[in-house]
Amino acid sequence: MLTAKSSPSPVPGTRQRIVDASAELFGRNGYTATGIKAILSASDAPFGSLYHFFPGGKEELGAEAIRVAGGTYLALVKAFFGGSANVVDATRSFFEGAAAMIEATDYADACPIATVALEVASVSEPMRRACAEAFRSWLDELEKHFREAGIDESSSHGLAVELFCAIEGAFLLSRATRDPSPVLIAGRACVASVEAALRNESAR
Amino acid sequence: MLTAKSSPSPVPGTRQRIVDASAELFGRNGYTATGIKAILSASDAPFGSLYHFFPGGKEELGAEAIRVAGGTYLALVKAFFGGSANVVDATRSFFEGAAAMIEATDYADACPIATVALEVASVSEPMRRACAEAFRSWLDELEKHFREAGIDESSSHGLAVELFCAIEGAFLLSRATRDPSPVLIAGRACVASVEAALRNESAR
DNA sequence: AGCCGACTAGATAGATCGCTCTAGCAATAT
DNA sequence: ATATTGCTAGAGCGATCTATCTAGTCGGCT
Repeated sequence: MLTAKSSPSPVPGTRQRIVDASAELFGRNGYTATGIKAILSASDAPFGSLYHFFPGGKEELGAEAIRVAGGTYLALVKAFFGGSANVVDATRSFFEGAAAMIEATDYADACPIATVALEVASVSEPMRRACAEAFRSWLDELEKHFREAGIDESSSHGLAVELFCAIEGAFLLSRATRDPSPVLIAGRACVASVEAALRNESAR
Repeated sequence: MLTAKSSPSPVPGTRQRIVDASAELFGRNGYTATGIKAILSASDAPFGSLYHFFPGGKEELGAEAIRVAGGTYLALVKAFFGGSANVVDATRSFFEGAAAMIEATDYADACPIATVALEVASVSEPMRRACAEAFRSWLDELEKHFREAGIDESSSHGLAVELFCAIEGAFLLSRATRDPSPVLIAGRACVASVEAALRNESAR
């Protein structure tokens, strides 16, 4: 079941190329709007390979793409919140980085999962679960860092959810208005919430 | 160009039936996943009528559906924030109502525009603009009520954006996880922010 | 009555959709 | 050497997509 490592190929291997292209296209254009053929031509793979690796077809591929994209974003969260010892600074730079990125990609790449998540929420149970699992992994990571900063468990969970909602909503608003400022405004609100939670803790 | 009022028909008129069905289906299943035929059969209208009223085809219909859905939600915001004299209570009951609704519709109907907005943001400029305009109308309405509560303009704008992001992000998370609690958590955070803004104002 | 614009009605075109199918290649196992 | 396995390769199927087209109905106006 391991990915073929028999030949140390410079190309990432067909299966991974397919998944990577899927994650990118699904994230940018949505699940329904992205056709199988577009994925195959983007990943330079033949039809047969797709259904060899993903007998479940587009839906199975979609679920896997969500898992990969979720892992990529989780690594991003870890990089921001694990690198900085200060959760307030981490929160601030996370939102500022997000604002810079969404502007740099011309409002195309924000959350790689959000569009798909909304599309499939009431339609595909396996894909919905994959989205829920990805979101949960982000929330767990955030919550962990808040707890490590001395914030109690309940508040840490609330902060993680609040931060998630703020950035996802801000991505939506920014993409629709082609304006990065919602991300910055949401970021400032989150920074204030994190600071307030830390104050509550130390004043205890 | 007026909508035909010549006959006081009990049925809402073909054009409106098409738009209403579109708004509902687009909101629930997304833009790409909703076919023209599904809209026509849901609104009990023939092919010809659609292209008579919307020569621009699906895209023009989509933009109109966004406008209608945007207006419906604007009325909802007005009902909550105009009815209550207290912005804190309004904020709280708004989120609680949202949580109850998303659960009651089995996580199918949350924001009627969000899915479409993400789908078309980088694809259809007229639809993107319609989404931006709808969002802006909600934000303006929220901001107005915060200003009327005595909060300064800059903070009112920030609060409106914060509230928007919180509920949109919470809708996304709730639909993906099939759990209403994110909406409630986000609501509590917003209530706290509104209270803090009011305190700042009175302490000035 | 006769006309005309608004609207209904649906067959059909042409493209694209996800997917299946058979055939063949390359490397390993026997 | 031969069989087996893992993967490549793409033609093509039936279904479905959006949109166009022609024809016909209906109500109000002159």
